[in-house]
Amino acid sequence: MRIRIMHGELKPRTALTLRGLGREYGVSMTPAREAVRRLAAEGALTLSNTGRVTTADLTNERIEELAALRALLEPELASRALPRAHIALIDRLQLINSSIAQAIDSQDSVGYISRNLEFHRTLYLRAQAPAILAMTETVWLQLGPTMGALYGRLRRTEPPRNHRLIIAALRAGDEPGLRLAVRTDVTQGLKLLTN
Amino acid sequence: MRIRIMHGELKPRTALTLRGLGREYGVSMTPAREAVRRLAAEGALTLSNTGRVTTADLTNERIEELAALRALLEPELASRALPRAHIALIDRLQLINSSIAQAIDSQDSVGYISRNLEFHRTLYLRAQAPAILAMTETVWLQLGPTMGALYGRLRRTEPPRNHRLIIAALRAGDEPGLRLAVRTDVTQGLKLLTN
DNA sequence: ATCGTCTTTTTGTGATCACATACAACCATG
DNA sequence: CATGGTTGTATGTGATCACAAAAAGACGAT
Repeated sequence: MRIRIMHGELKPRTALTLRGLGREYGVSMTPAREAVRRLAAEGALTLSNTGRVTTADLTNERIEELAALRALLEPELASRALPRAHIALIDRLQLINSSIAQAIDSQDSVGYISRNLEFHRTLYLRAQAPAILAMTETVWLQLGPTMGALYGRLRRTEPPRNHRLIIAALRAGDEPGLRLAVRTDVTQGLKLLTN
Repeated sequence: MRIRIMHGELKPRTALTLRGLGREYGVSMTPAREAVRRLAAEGALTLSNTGRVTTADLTNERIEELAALRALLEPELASRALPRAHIALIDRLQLINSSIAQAIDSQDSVGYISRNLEFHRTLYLRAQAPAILAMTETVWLQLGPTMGALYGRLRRTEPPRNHRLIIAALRAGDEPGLRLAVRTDVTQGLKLLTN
């Protein structure tokens, strides 16, 4: 469920029911409730005042906040990962990057989102900072439905240009350049969301 | 429960049971479980692999990460609050500040922690950034037990010096100075925790 | 056709239960 | 006295149920 939300499979304001989720995953209401409450605590789901549960739909202000959070957290993670980024990691990043291009070609929005996040996570795992990474992932989680809705609408043609800048900075060991590349990659992608 | 953890009333590695919590709050196991799972999702509680639940005890590495998060998030919040910080707010901050001094005099560690956080939250509420504030509060939550354990041990004599710097920067409208004051206030307090 | 009211169905909540497992105390053996 | 195995208690898990409230649908009046 977490992954489905994070990857944008569910549109914003999608209604979910405990019994429905229970049936879907072959469990009873109790585990479904636990999962829902946990996801709601992370901001992925919204509990209406009557207990009804839906995926979050974000105001423009909140999108900007979450973009600011990504712009704060992710350069820090990248910077911490830089000293530990060896050739093998960079190769893997390039591999992921080409698979992103494939997802763009086949107009697969959830494939695009999931592989894009995989690109970032692969890099950030090297930062050895699980708490910061966890916080970053909850931001991704909150943005999931909104990103899915957007990338489903607009036709993206260009492969991620900033990802190449990130890889180049990693290769060069250029810490300020890396921070900047990550920051622009994050903010540029999210600037499209505020409409 | 959230507040009790955040304010450091519970020591790290305190064991909690669902039935015990249920009795304490006059409910059955089901709501107790929901609360526990939600707090665990926020990192305030740790679920052992057997389902046992305890308050988190943090490694030094994790404390440093959380300190880094505070150092990233809180200057941003302060900076956003600065344009909206009027005289009434500054007066309230000074009032809270003096009550912190009282808590120090009476060796009241949870009073010290709670009023210290109140000082920060009062300022950050003006930032009009609920998502960033929420993220910051989960960091506080994770640090709660550890801070409580530390401030219970050491005898603090000096009232918060950096808080006065924060207030001064607010008065002067000095944005870089404010960022620096907040950052040092946060990191300095947490530097003591890594022992 | 539209609006308001009433009935029916759906849904979340909290409680309780049976079960499996983990923990702790205890006892026997070395 | 220490140690390992055994029994008993405590604990989490998932399921089911009764209940209240809310949403949805049906129906009649204007």
